[in-house]
Amino acid sequence: MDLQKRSTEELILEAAQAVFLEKGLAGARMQEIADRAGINKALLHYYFRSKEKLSALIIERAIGVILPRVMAVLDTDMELFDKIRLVVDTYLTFVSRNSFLPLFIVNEVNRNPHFFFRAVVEKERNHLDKFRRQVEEAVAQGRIHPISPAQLFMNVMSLVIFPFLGKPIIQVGLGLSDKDFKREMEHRRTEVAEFVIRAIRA
Amino acid sequence: MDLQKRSTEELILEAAQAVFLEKGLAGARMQEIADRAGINKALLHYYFRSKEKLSALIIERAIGVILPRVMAVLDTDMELFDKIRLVVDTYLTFVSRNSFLPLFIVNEVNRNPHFFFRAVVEKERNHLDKFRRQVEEAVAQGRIHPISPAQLFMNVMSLVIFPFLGKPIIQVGLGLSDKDFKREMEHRRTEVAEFVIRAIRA
DNA sequence: AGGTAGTTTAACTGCTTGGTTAAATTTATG
DNA sequence: CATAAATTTAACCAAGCAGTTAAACTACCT
Repeated sequence: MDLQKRSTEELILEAAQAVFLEKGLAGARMQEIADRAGINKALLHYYFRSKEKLSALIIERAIGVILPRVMAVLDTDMELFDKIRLVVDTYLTFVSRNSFLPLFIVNEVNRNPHFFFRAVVEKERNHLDKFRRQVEEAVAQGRIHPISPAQLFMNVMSLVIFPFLGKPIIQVGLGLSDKDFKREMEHRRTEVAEFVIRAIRA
Repeated sequence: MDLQKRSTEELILEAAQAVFLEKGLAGARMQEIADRAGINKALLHYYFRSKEKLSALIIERAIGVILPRVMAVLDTDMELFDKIRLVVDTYLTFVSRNSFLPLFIVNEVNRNPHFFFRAVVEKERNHLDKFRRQVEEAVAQGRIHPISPAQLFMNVMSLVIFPFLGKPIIQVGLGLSDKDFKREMEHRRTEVAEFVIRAIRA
């Protein structure tokens, strides 16, 4: 079947993802997706009936790949500081290889929170509970500075994801070449976690 | 002239901004802009020839409002920690009142870095030099943990801006109502700066 | 060899959208 | 009041786009 070479279906999905990420949902063209997949528009519609259905698939796929990764780490029994180190590293590695994904997700989630709501509420609920309790406990024991789990969660997410969203702003603002930027991102893999830990350690 | 009520031109610009922020450049419709401005399409084109010219204006306006604010603060002679407190507070206040702006800017800057490049390079260059030297000096004197100005700048930007971009993600992930979210953002106004300061203070 | 799924070609429909136009109408302004 | 500017109306054009269709071709399967 499709053991040897990537199936047409996969080719289309890859092409669709690429185009959607680059141009956004509204900006993407079915013709371009077909072209990039090396097929024609008729076949594209033969596989995925409409643009809407195709885009829904891509969105689900995108969220479904990135979300469980973080949640899985946050849900372990690992010690808090190590958990922070691991989640930063995991996330940063993944996003480095899919640098357009955050912008796409953030966009579509803002445009239509419904998708995301379903995706999370129905599956990934209370995967944060362990993390939440862990933080509250550490605060109560005086091991870390008082901070709400929500704020800490936001801070970690922010430090990891934003630089990819704001890449052009940061590059222009700081005068970094592509190589420079990549190097700074490499630094971040270790520095962000230590930054956070220094900020909360009592 | 246009002293009493807002001129038609302003009405259009406001409507255009609203629609562009909501739908994105590609998703925005000239008809909708006209409707929201309370005029008709003909008049819309009578004032601003094309969608492209109109959107260029909106982008420039958006960037031009938010960028100088941060730069002005970073360029003062203020002591480093106070500067961090001020820039966080200034930015957070502004963005709270224009919560769709960051998403729009981040989008368009990624889609077309050229705009932003011109806007910054031609005006706001080396407004970061003072901040840069300041950080390097503080590191050299051992007053703060070793950190590059670039990383520190990214961290502050991230912590301030990201929560607005990821609002739906955070809300769903943490199960926050709109009121909850707003309250958390209120906390951030003071907490983010202290978080950063604790992270770098030697 | 014949059938079936996958694929191409090429033309076409119907709708949306940006943009235009010309004439009519209203509003300000001197 | 008269003139010019602002605004509406309504129709229109051309281009782009999602989606359809039918016929032909290809490759593989049994």
